[in-house]
Amino acid sequence: MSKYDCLRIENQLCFPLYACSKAVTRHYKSFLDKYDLTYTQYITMMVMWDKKKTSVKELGEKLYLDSGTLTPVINKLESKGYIIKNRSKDDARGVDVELTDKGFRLQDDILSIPADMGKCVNISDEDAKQLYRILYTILDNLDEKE
Amino acid sequence: MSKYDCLRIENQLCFPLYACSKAVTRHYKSFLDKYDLTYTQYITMMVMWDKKKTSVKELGEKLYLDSGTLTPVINKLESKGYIIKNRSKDDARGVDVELTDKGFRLQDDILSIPADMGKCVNISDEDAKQLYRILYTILDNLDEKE
DNA sequence: TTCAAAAAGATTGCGTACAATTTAATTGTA
DNA sequence: TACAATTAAATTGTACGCAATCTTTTTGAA
Repeated sequence: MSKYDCLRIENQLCFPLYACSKAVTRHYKSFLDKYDLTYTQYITMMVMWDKKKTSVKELGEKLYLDSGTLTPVINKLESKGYIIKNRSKDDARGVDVELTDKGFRLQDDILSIPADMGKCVNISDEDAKQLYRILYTILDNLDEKE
Repeated sequence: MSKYDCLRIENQLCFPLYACSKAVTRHYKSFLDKYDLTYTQYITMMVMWDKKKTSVKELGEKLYLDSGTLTPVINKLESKGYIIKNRSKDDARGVDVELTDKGFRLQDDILSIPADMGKCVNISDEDAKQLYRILYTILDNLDEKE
């Protein structure tokens, strides 16, 4: 029992959060590699599948990513033919991003990945629900301090 | 209700995990900046404060990081005078890493950070306990598949 | 004993993250 | 209407994360 106990790694909540997030992302890689997708590209496509057409700004808000990260990801996805970028007609500062047919069809290839990952993570439905709730609580709490 | 619902970002557990981990790390930055420490350097120091003397290998196991990530982090911490690297006497393949007096004293400067972060994260003790348990469950489940 | 296999770190290369800066376009206000 | 302030992306620079490869050393079996 020491005044330094609060600095022990096993007494941190941040560390398992950080380590677990990396472990999950790394595991996704094993599923995504054969489609030549990175995790960041994958979650970007998730928003595209939902919105069909959106903007870099909105992608950033949904994914909590800034243009410094998103610009190269979007360029990569465009070069693969999954999306198309265009300067916005309404506001020439903005950039529209639109899902292509090829991008739409990618969903069918990838459909089983969430369930496959679920089997690896292997926690109870109740734990999954709690985890989901607590994570979004923390995200909200940290966000409102900006 | 579509067969593609499983690919919606709000139905993922991985996404809030990823976003929350980044938000926490980003928030740490605001506390760590004035000590010129990155988050990765900070958790590396946590292991050093605990072990006093260890190896690159053990640091990697505790932190779930490989030498590709650790080598530059350790070199940076050595250049700041917090630790010292030395080829191991027992096994010349390995490298010993040792805490310096300056490294030890760093703890006192930083002692309040975990509590300060706790206030920002702001979840109940019960949620914190559950979160800790679930995260380590997932880490264990993913690890045993390697 | 010898030599192939394994192990520990370092290096290289790619893809994020993110702060800070820059560029171009739009808004709000005097 | 001017023009300062704001906004959206892109660019730049630093630091991870991690796979793949390389070097050096050790281990283990024939």
